[in-house]
Amino acid sequence: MRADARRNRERIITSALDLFAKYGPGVSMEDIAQAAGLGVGTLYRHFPDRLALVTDLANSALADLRDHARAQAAEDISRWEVLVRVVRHCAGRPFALITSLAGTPPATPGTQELVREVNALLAEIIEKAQDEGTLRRDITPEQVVGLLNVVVCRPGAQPDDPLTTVMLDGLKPGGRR
Amino acid sequence: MRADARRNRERIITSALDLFAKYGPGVSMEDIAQAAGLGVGTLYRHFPDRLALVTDLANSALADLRDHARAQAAEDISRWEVLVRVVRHCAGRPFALITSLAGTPPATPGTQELVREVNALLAEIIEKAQDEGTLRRDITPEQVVGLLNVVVCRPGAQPDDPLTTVMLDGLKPGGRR
Amino acid sequence: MRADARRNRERIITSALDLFAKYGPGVSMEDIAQAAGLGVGTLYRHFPDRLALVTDLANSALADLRDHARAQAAEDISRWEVLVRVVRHCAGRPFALITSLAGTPPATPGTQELVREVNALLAEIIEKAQDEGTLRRDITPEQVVGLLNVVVCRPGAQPDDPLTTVMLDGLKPGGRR
Amino acid sequence: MRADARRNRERIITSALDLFAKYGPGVSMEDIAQAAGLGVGTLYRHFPDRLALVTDLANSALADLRDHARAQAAEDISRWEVLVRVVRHCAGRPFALITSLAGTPPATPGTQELVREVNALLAEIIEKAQDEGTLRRDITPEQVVGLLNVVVCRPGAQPDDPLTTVMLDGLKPGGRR
DNA sequence: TATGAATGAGGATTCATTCAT
DNA sequence: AATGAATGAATCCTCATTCAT
Repeated sequence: MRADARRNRERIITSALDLFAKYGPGVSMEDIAQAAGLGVGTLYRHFPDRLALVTDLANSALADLRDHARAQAAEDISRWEVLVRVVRHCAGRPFALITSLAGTPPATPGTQELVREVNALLAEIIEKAQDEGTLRRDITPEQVVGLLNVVVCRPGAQPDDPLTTVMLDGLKPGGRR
Repeated sequence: MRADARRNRERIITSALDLFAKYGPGVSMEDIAQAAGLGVGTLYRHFPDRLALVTDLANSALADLRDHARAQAAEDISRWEVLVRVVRHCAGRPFALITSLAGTPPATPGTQELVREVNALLAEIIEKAQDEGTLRRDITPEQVVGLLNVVVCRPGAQPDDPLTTVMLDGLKPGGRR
Repeated sequence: MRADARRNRERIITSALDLFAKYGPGVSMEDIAQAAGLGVGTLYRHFPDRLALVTDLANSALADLRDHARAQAAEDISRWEVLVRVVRHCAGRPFALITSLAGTPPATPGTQELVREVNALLAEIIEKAQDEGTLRRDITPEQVVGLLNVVVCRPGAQPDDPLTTVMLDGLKPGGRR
Repeated sequence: MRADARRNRERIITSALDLFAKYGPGVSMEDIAQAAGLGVGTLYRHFPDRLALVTDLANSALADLRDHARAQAAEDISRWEVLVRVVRHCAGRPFALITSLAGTPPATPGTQELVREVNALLAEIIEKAQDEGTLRRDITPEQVVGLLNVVVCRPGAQPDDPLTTVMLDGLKPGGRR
């Protein structure tokens, strides 16, 4: 029974990501349930309300990002390379839709904590990259984080996007002529 | 009463831009009317339905962009400079919300035509900038347009944003390491 | 000015009859005004509200019917002939739509009085026709009036309709075998 | 809950027939739901929109008429008697309101097909009645159908109405003076 | 006085959420 | 525990009516 429950939960999450990606934030709970091959009632057994579902999607993605960033940061490579890897990793994830959903809902404490963790991790990587001279110094780490955010959270973002590439190039020192 | 009507129309547009920017595309017609200090009926007298309002906002912004781009293109300056001016102009305009709105509604022929015009103008400027050697050649004009789109149409975009600056720097020749 | 006013009033009545006939009872006041070449305000100057307009249409038709019935009753012809003439007269008038409109609104005293007058006139004619032996005796005058009502007030009623003819034939004595 | 749902569906249909009969086609969905002791949402679960409800009412009545007409036509009785039975059957059914509703909505293909079937059945019965000499020959089957339509679909029609009787008498041969 | 802009109550419809089975 | 029917608040839109010009 536990196995069934876990399987159902996974199906819901997968369907939700899929539908949000395809049809935007307006997708109904009924549609998500149906796409998962379940009744609405079952969906609500797993997620008490719509916000809980959206929050869960966001938290998963954020946790994944945090873990990936930590893993890369532990590697013995330049901080610039760490940053590039993290950015390219994110660009392949469903951040876009999470952001599009995230507009409305007041983030839960759990999400806020995750955001804080991720931001701190990134800021540290960025600062060290500036120290090692591989990242331009005329913008603050917070600004860089905000910038990456936009690039990574746009719909259709891909690891080798022109925008990803151009933006990374623009972040190298010696820009702004 | 002609004067009043025009004033009301302006108020509606202003309120709509404001609310869409603040609360996203889900804002209700009732709220827009109220923010304009009017009844819903008045809103509907000026715009037959929600799509008409959104379309009007989009068309205004697009027409403004087209006119500005044309004006700059007529100047005797480098194409790169033209591009920078256009980008900086857009970054101060309400494109963000228009894009966020544009997701849903099937664009009208008028809007599609405007989009086509703007894209053609930009593509031409970009191509010439590549010819004059001020813009990197390893991405196509269409890709550059798409990229500018993201940068300019993000919420809170400003003419002197770090992202705007970084992106422009990244577009200069000699990027990609 | 008085001439203008009367002309406007006529135009409104004509347009209203026309539109109601064409599009049914759902026609809007705005549309009626426009069809009359006037603003809504002017329409409302002539008829304080929708009910007043509809009532006026009904009253005109009823008064016309009453006058016609009286005129025919004064002729030196059989009562059956009188009845036939009245029925054929009505079948060419806009009773259908008036009835379709009259469904809802609580008739005004004026209308009720007209209805009473018309019914009394008809009942008298019918009774006398029964006395002279030209109209079957197995249904009451009131029933005959109700019956004529349906026949005359159906959409598209014409003086020489099959239904009008069949029904008149059925009213002759010796029916019901 | 299947049983409950069916019961609710029935209640909706009953209430709708009742209210349409009493107050005409303008009755609101909210009122219908309330009369059925349900929320609007439930009404909409059973009938996706107003047209679907009206269509369903119309189709039921038409199908019932078709089946009854077929059954009578299979009997070994005069075609005149068949016609009389069909007419008397209809006069007790909720055709009135269906007609009053049928004005507005563009009939669905299903409804059109039913109408065609019913008309064909009736036309055949009428033609044969004319052949057997029990129904006057000076009006076409289509005209007779139209005429029956009016008589049967008027509000308050009853199997033994004066109008029904008079009309049937008028249809016998030897009418028209 | 004629006009048409403004108003807002009312009706159709959707969808997050609850609850009986 | 799963289901999907029921609920009703919220949203879009219409139109009778009022009122400023």
